[in-house]
Amino acid sequence: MVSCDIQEGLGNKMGHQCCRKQKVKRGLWSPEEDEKLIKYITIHGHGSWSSVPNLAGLERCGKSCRLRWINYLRPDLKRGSITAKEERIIVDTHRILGNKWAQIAKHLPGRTDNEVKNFWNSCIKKKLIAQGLDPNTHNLLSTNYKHNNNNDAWKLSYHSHQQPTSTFTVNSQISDISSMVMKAPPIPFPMIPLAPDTNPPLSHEFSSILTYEYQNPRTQAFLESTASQSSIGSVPIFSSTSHPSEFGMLDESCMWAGGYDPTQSIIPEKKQPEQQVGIEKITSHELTSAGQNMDASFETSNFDFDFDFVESTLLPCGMYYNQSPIDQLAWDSWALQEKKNDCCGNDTNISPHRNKV
DNA sequence: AATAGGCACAACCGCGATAGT
DNA sequence: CACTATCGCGGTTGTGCCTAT
Repeated sequence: MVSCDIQEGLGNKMGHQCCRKQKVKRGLWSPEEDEKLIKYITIHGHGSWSSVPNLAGLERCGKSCRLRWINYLRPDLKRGSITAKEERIIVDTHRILGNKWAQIAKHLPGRTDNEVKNFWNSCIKKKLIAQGLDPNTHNLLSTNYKHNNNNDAWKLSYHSHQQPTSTFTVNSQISDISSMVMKAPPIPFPMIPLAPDTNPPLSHEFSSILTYEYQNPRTQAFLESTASQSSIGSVPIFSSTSHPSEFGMLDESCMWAGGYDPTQSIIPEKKQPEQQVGIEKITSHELTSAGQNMDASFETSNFDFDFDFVESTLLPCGMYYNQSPIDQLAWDSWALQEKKNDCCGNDTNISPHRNKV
């Protein structure tokens, strides 16, 4: 093991700039070194990391000290295995953020980006692949009907590059999503703006979303703070309670799409879908048929949901992706509600409506 | 018991961003 | 404005442990 040897030549050749000026030790840290670093930083703080090694009496470069402190010695680090809940958060946030490990780690108090990254590469990645999901896109990998031996169910799947899975997850653990930027849908869809005067009535689900939206003071504050900004491309979400619809900022286009007039505070009365003009009724059966790959975890948890909604010919892409991926959020939320109703045996007459393309 | 392979995790490297001069 | 130092992040590598053969 070379780790405890002083790597003079290596340090000069490959080390960081700060390391070139001095002899540096590389490799694993000894308990003595840890103790020196802890003692120094506890008393003095790190200040400039480049000066820490000298002041702390370590033959390390500042960068190495910084990493050791951040990833291992910091007192607020949580040790031990990643919990199932944390794993869930990692998957959820990764789906939205991609390999932004530092940002993902911010949602896991006491965990470092390195830890999250390692866990992803060693564990979650394999799990997703085993489930037939592309760990990069979270989309399905294969093109064929694929038999799932575990639950004896057939799944309809697509190449991830052929069809986007409209996937979004809201996790109640995530309390600071306002900084998240949702990946744009991989395939551009036609924009079908709805004129306000021809809007369909708002469905119960949409009214639910919006009601919760405005009941949430933090979201309201966020709305106000971003009122002048375009929300396209960014997905500010809020989710602090277990209610599935208590999330999301629906931008104006989405509100119009949902039949809600954002300029009015009144939520329109719901109507039967059949009464609506130009709106395609989609029953829960059709939806279920279309979304064969609904994540099983949904059924085992209450609202910490993960709803993979597969686009298919039954659900042609229309305003779903209209203008903003945020629309997708609303639809996923609706689907969740629908699924929940199905699970609970609730009989609801409310169906979502979608513009035909 | 020896060895190879897999795995988890710590540590390193390179690069871009930012701050200071 | 240009240059340099430093920081922070993501990708990659290396090490040691565990397990199967």
